[in-house]
Amino acid sequence: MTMEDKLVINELEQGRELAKRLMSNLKHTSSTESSKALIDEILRIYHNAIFILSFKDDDKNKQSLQIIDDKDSKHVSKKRKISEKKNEKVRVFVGAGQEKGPNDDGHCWRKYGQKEIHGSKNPRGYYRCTHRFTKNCLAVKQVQKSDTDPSIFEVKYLGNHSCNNNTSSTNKTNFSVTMFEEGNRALYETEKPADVVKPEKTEETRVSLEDLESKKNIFRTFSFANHEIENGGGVGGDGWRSNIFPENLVEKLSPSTSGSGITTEIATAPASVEISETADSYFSCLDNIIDFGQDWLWS
DNA sequence: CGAATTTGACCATC
DNA sequence: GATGGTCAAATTCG
Repeated sequence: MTMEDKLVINELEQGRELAKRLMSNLKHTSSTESSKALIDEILRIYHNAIFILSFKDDDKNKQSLQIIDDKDSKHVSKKRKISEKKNEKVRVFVGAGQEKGPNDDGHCWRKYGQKEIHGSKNPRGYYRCTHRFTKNCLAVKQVQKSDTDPSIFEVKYLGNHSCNNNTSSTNKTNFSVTMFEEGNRALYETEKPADVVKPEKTEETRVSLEDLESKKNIFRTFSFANHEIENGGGVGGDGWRSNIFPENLVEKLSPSTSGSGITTEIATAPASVEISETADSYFSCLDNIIDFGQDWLWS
């Protein structure tokens, strides 16, 4: 069992205990404040667990990234590398409150381009790792300010940081912690969506920022690496999702032609503890989390 | 003065 | 032809 596995188990166990306490809280007390704190903590824990898994999955992509590396090393062509990128894992962070801008994610990025994107008010910035040439690090990210909320940056991460990965696993773990602490800050201090994992797929879908916006006051964005969804393996394919979240909380956004060859699924979870119909349905899914237990997680 | 950013051009894909 | 990703010269910044 890897360090990441242990971290995830630890986080999920904490989440389970907190969910139990929340259920008990709701049955026996009327304290909305303590319930709110518990829900915040549960969301933080699941966010962390997902983030750890997301980083762990990066290792599996090293091979495909190496292929791109070989082609890229020629440095002779301005060709787009669409075909390779369709097979790359892509993360999308919808980060809020990043006054320092999209570079504030623990890595050094260098901007190499900017484009006006059709249908978007704001241009997309293209960044690559500062160590691209010194350490042959092929990590790239694209940053675009949300049309609907200028305080939100939509950030797509493509590729891994070889400048981190070629060091010890200890270093990698440290980096992961740094990253989800960043996410937490966005989540818990700004009360805005924190991150979305944009996984690979063959058909195209695009994050609807309008949809995100319309829900961000009710839901906190949750994210999952979809290779687990896609291959039906791991924790049971699509099943885990419907077990954790009720139908109305799991939403596949409508597809459009973004040209990026990327599909996104977003599962959302409540951000506030307004006692409402939505909250009721969410509490029933908390019940599911408690009932499922560890066998479901690791069988 | 070296590093980083800007910006127009180039090119592949659809 | 429209679009988006990348390059690289020019410019700005520290």
